[in-house]
Amino acid sequence: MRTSRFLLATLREDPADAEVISQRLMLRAGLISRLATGIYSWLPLGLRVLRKAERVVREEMDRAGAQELLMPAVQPAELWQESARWEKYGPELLRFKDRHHREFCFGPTHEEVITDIVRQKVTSYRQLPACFYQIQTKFRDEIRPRFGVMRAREFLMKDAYSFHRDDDSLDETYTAMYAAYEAIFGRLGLTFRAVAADTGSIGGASSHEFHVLAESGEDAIAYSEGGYAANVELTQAPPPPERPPATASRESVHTPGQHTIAEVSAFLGVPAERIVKTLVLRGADGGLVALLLRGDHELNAVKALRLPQLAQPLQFATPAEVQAALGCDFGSVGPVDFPGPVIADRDAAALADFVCGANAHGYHLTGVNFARDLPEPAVADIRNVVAGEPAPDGSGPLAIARGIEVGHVFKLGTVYSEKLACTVLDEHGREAVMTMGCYGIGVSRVVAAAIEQNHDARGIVWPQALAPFEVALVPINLHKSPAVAEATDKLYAELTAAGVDVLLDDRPERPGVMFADMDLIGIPHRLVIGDRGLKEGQVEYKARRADTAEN
RNA sequence: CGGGGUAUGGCGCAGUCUGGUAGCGCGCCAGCUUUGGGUGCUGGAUGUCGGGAGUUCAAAUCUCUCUACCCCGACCA
Repeated sequence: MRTSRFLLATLREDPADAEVISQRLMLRAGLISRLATGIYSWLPLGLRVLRKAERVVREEMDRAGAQELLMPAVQPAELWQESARWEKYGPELLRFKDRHHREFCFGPTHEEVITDIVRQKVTSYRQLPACFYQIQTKFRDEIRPRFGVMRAREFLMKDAYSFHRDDDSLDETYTAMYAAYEAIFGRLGLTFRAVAADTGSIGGASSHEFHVLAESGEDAIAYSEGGYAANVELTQAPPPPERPPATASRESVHTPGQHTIAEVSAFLGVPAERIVKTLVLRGADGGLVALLLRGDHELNAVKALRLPQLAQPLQFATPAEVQAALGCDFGSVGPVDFPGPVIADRDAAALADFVCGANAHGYHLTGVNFARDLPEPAVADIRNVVAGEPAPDGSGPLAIARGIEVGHVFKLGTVYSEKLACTVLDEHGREAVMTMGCYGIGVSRVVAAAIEQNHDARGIVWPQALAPFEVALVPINLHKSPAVAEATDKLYAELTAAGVDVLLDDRPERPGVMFADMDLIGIPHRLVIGDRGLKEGQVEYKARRADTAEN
């Protein structure tokens, strides 16, 4: 490919409104173009990268025995009503009506459609196990799309679904998919980690997430040297110490202007771990519920969601509601005389002589004790583990890393096959419900994640497998030096004939411009052809990652 | 949805407070120059100042309203 015949839409300046490095570089390098919030076009350069990611995914899925098919993006409501997800999925499901007022949705995932196909076409246990996959555009009407294609509303996903007559067979395919995922992310040159995960809204027995490790990741994962690895969302906190006896008496202290734990801690000279943080959420019955955490701990929303007392999605009370119920703002809220259920994290429940808000503007209580000053609270593990705490399986202290979820494998069981009556006849001629697994990879997200992990001050540094072009040819004075033109044409022809993806920069630009662009778009290898080197029979080679060039 | 912010040529911004009919840098086009890390000079094109309504002799600027986008909180590949 020649740059004179290829849309290089690079920007000299950083685009405003781009927060994360991958988004900034994807826009600046001209990989994508924003059409609406969370909706992007893939420009020719970006599409080449996306296709390379697809290719690796496709090859490994095929190798693992999955069969590719392609399902529609638009799906009828009836199918979703059959699985009960038409009601359950919520506003993230983009719904619309056709001209006959029939209801449809734009598929956010394809369990229903594949199950419908399999229940029609697969009739005998002899046809099992079977695994199908597609690489296709999904739409999820995210509340807050962000970070470019990282959390887009429309995105490219590889989704696979496997069907089995029993759990052993499912385990086998699950293991094969897990291995295929390791192969895929390995081939793509990503540093990743597979972790045990919450089964979330899709439901099912067990699941693992594949995370690309990056500072900008939206997930926190906990792991130990001994091999523990799980999303922080579901990592159990270690058992709390025993509660010491109460020694202090309860006092009300004026704490004007002290709202945050840090402020109160500094003001009273009490460490954060002896202060109780009170979060006010909406209860399942519409009232308010107090959640207590140690000042140095954070609420774990996934764990809290399991509390039956809370409203289902988690809703924090508004300042106005708190003001109406307690007569103070968030900074002075506390559990003593709280008008509703009080649920304490296990570590908060283990405190004695603690500090908490007084439910009076500008006041805190010190020397507070459960049982004596307020009823014993309900107790649950509702906090995030912190680095250094022991892993739940005793495999050593935990470290916490941030990750971008690029893949997810699920053992679904019979959640969908039962609802949609997806059965085969077994060897005894009896109907048997199939067991299912599903396996997703965010293909467009992989591209962004790869940039998060592979970039420098000059731009993207593509891993070989994802690079839009493998080699950049940069001729100096191409249009004035016949010798350069001849050598360049020859090299271009030979590399192309050898099957190498070459980008020849034949624009009448200055060298600096060409170097800057080739660096920005991250071509892994660069050859510079100039009169200077040709006199010695040499061209210059430089790897994108290298600091210096060689002849 | 709630909270905060922005909207001026392809991109990045100034001008808005204090109304007087739009400017800078980059990019783009032409010419010359230069040519191993975003060359220099000259000339040129591109704006219904997000939409609508209003106030005014006069609105990018003031008022109302709508829309889009960005950032912060509850979801997921």
